[in-house]
Amino acid sequence: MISRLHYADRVPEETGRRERKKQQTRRTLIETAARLFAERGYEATGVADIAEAADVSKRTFFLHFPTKEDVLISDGRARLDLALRVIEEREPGAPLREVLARSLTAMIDDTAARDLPSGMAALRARLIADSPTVQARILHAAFNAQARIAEALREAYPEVLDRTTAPSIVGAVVGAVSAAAIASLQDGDSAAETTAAMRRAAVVGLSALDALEE
Amino acid sequence: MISRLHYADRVPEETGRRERKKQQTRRTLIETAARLFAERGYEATGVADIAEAADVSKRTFFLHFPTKEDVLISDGRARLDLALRVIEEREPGAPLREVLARSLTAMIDDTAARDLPSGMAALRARLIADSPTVQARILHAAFNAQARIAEALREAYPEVLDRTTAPSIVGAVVGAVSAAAIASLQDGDSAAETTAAMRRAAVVGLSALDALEE
DNA sequence: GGATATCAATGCACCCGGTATACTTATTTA
DNA sequence: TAAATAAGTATACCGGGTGCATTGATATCC
Repeated sequence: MISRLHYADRVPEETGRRERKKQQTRRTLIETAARLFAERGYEATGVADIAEAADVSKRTFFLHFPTKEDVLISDGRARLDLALRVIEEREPGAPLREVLARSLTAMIDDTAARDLPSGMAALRARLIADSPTVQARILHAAFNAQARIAEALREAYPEVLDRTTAPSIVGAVVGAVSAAAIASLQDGDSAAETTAAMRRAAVVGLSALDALEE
Repeated sequence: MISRLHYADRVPEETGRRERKKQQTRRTLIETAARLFAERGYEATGVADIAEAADVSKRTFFLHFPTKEDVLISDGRARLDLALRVIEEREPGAPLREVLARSLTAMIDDTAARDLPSGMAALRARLIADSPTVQARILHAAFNAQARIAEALREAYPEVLDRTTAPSIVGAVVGAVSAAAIASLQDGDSAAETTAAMRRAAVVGLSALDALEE
């Protein structure tokens, strides 16, 4: 009991100076990269340039991000965790459709609240439009996240979803929302318009669930 | 007139020796690459190795394929054209759902019919499973195809689909099918099982259309 | 509080995918 | 047969990404 309390006490300050500095360099790299990409374009900005501008070595860049593209996707994991938590913390007996809808809403809201206003989504959209490499990497990340969500859902609803229907359902939903979002962003829509398009697409995607209820 | 006849005469053999040799080199590169990938794995096979084994220069490889991954995706365009043709040649008044279903079926059938006997499907499955790069590239190709199909559908059904609902519908359908396909392949399913999973996913994806009919 | 272990960051040499350029053929056309 | 075209070549280069040995700040332990 005591050790539990002790552990809980430590949680808030669990970041030492070392960890804080690490996060600082990480943030600096992300911000610097975003700025340079916006100024000169993605292809025209080298990792060496980013490292130089952030005043670290090129090697350090790759200590924080496995590839050049990943510096753009850094917040993806947080969004995935959000979705997974919604699934995990569902009320017992909550219907699949409702849980999936809530999970999706959480991600859309987070995007609307954080990415769109910060201009990060718009930047990402620009980069997606003119760099196939970025496009491929983002798609790949989205796909992996999708697979994780599918797995979580299948564990939560084993009697309804099997090995391939779970991915197909999630694929339909995520596919609908992300295709709509990218189309909207590439058309130069405002953040509000894009959010609206995502919500509409969510409805479309969710109706894929009708195939299971007959 | 004479020159026209002359030209027409040549049409049957409209592929000169030059063009034939070019196609030959291309085929050799594809086969050599597939063989080496199968033998040593994707990452362990360099473009230089492929060129060497095919007895051409490395530069020649890139004359035929824009990237290393593209040597695996060379037939993707044909499949897309198939889907687009189904949409274009629809009977006037044919319902959206039916056209989309047929288009999808055409692609699934083509995959089952061509990739299966060539053994290309199995190889690709292995490579998708263990190379993120390949995975990303294939996803990317699929996404672009998806966008083209969405655009074609929107032109065919302008009163039902707008700028963002078209991508969301197609995204749902393609998302469902490709997620199911990859999940199945990564589970080591047989080609027949994978095809079946794709067909089931197609039903799931298509029911996203219910959102439009109310 | 000082020795010691840890770990972020570094510098450097190196590999591989992809490109620019200037060149050498083989094939096509006139 | 000569000129034009286009596939293929050799070479040098760029940029992303890794292996490795090292340094120096922070954390841990006695």
